[in-house]
Amino acid sequence: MSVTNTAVSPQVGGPVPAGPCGDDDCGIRDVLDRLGDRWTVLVLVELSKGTRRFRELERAIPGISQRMLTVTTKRLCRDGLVERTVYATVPPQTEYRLTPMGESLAAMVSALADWSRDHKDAITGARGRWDEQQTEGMARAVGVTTPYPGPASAADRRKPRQEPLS
Amino acid sequence: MSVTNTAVSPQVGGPVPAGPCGDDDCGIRDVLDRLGDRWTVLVLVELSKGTRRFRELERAIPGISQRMLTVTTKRLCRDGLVERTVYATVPPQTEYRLTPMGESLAAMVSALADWSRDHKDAITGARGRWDEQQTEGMARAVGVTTPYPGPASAADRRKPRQEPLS
DNA sequence: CTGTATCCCCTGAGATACTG
DNA sequence: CAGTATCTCAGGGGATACAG
Repeated sequence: MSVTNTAVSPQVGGPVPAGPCGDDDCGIRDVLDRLGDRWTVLVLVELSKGTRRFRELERAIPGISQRMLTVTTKRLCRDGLVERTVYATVPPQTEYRLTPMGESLAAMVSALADWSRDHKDAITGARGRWDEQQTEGMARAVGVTTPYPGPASAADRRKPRQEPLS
Repeated sequence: MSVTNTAVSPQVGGPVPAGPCGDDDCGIRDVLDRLGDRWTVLVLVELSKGTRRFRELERAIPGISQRMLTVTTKRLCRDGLVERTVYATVPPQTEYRLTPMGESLAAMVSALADWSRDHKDAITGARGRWDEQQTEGMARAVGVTTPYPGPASAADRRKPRQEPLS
């Protein structure tokens, strides 16, 4: 997300001028910043099924890389959402599992998942219609009170470009 | 959040082998990708209070830039979560408001907001303890590396730059 | 097995200037 | 007022090689 705080270096417990939103933000960001990345949710979901070892998680979450799995689990641990237990066995073994707090978050995520499923089609449809309109607009060179100019780059950026670049 | 589909599973055998999680992902990502950025949630929340015009939103959401407000609202419109109405009045006027679907999402977000507030302290505490342990470890094992989600950037990033750039 | 360190590209997003 | 276009920079995250 960036937030560009390049030259900040504040004292952690610093001010942080209240929340931009008097009563609606207040921490949502903290949660979303965590859920926002590509893997956290998946790890959370996997762990909600039970304790897992490093490799198990890796296998359960296809596209993830070792690095990202490490980073992700570490963040989760730091926030007290996941607990890590290391066994000094010959082949090292580590177990990850949700803390009670982690479980409650996982529950919230499930709610979102349900919502997603329920509205997936609606969203896809909406996107289709929107993109269509944009395309039209461009083709017709903006006739009347066209609500929108050309999506020169606006629409462009939205193109899911999934091309297997090779 | 990026999701960089570029390298996700391009040259891999299949076209993103179905959902990584047989039944837990399936669209959550679509939602999270939207909620993940810095402004979407705030816009959603503001609109959940009622219809708003461009400037109103801008003022209601402190740090946001025109560009980001435009980008964010446009995304929401595309996904059918927000509806845009343009009035061809002398000083142009545009109104944004949640669609029914948008409202239901806003509700989910509220749930997350509540969760956040309820666990904010717990998370902060957990981080504190975790960071403490890390520091200890470093002190005892010289040059261990200073690697991770240390507050260096993770906690740091929370600084919302509210500077009233005059 | 469980991580860690390095290189590197891509995307998000702020600043700024311009248009209708 | 309501946007759009462009430049730029920092961070996320993938790939890969190395380590305990």
